[in-house]
Amino acid sequence: MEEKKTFYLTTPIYYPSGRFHIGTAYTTVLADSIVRYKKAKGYDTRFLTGLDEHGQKIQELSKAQGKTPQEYVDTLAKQAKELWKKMNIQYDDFIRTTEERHTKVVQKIFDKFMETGDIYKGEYEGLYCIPCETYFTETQLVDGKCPDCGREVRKMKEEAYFFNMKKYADRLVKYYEENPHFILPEIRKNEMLNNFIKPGLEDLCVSRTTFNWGIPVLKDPKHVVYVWLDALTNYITALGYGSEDDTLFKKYWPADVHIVGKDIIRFHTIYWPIFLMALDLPLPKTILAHGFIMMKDGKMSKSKGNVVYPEMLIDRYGLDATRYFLLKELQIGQDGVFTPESFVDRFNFDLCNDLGNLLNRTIAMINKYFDGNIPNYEGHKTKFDEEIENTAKIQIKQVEECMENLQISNSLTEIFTLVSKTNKYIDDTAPWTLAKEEKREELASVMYHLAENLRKVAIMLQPFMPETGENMLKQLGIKDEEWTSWDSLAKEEYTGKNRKVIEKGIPLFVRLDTQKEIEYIKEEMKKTVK
RNA sequence: CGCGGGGUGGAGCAGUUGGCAGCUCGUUGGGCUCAUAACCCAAAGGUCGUAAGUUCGAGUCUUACCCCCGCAACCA
Repeated sequence: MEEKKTFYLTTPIYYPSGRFHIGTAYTTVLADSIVRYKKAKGYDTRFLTGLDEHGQKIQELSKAQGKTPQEYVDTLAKQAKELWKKMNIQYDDFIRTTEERHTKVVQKIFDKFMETGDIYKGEYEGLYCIPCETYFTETQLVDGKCPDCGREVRKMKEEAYFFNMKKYADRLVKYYEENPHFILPEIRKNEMLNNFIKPGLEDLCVSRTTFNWGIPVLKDPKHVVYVWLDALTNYITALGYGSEDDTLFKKYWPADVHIVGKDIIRFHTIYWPIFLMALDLPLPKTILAHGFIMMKDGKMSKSKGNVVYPEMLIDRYGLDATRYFLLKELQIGQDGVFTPESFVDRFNFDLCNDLGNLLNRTIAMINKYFDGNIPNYEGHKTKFDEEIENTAKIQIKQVEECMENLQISNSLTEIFTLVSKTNKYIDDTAPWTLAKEEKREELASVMYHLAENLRKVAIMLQPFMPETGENMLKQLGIKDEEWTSWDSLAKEEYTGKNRKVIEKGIPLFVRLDTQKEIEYIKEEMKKTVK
């Protein structure tokens, strides 16, 4: 038996400092879609997400709510899982950094680094704001004062452990050079090189004593492990690395793709590979860095009252419409802008007018002209038939190419190009005229091609919009797996029995009243003001 | 001279290796009637931030300048 190719993908483990907004949802949907695509292509996939539950901020937040940190993160973890369920995210594992399977291994790793000398004891010196209990760098200060509370900061020193980053800098640069796809998009690579590596890496302080909500250092328990050393290792502890059972680790590591936001690129492209080198483990193949969802007036923030939560969009417009918007509107690597207008426009133009209406008119015609039976393929091609068949082939290839390069938004564009061309095909062939002139054979061919293209569109949409793809196939009366798999896209002739479309098409998406919905979304956004 | 991104028809954006400037929305006109007042076609509209240079030819390369936006190391 041929062994399946494996594909291991992770999202960042999110920091549960509050309710997840649309940005977090975007990252996760992106991951989910890529994994679904790979699965459809026959890969043995593994998809990890989770929560980063340690750190000073969590400790403070829980205190403010009168909870223990553990109670606090338990609640947030439950919320996260509920959201991912609601969003139909098919993750295989959900790791929490407070779990024993993680903490024990982190301690082991820290120990090991102490033994090898990668971690050494030193003194951390920095500017400290006593009321805020936080260190700041000079560049972070506002007028030389604490950026949070505006009070004086003091130069402080404390005992701390450091990781020797310098030692690995050359190897890291070499890895960048030898693996051009390690950091995507590529511009991020230069950013890292110019800003951090070329000027010389500084050793990283990897322990804290100013708070205790973290993983204690075994040999020196008054220190807790720095959150990033803690958090990054989740990608391997979740696979059982360093535990009694590391079969998953052996099977799936190194990761094929770590998806990260642009804010945490540095940690994933510098510190993480260096930790792995120090552990003598292979490095991940690709770090995919995406941009942020911006609002018209800048970043989302509660004080501006411009935060969008995924539940609001899903509850009113459905999951697939929400997934579609996120995946389509953001070009990976660049920031995208959310406006109520753009959301409603995408919904109406793309989903209702182009896609939904195409399915609807096709089903109506097949019912009207062929009692709902999709005609068999006769092979007499008109010029238009040849053209549309060719178009379908090209678009499938384009979609696959985009997916290989992790260009999700472009994949959707290519799928919708096929939708448009199919709408045009109807106008070109004018089936209603063929019916009037009793050209049954040509008419049959047109109906066949319409159904066939919709089948292909449905299959290609499934990774991104699972419900919609399924719904389309159902309305088209296509059930056999033989014709619903990704492989079946390459098949030339769709024939068979029992290909009867639904009697009356059910609209995939119902057109929205633009003004009304824009108002609705704006109102919902205002409610988030704090 | 800290690093990087961006400045393309009314709006939002594409433009890999330099070769007739594209897409979506909007506007105007037309077509069609199978369909969710949806679909299809056509037209109008751009000195591609500014200035200079390389070239037979530059949005695409070089230089200078102007404007906007991120990042700047332990903050997730």
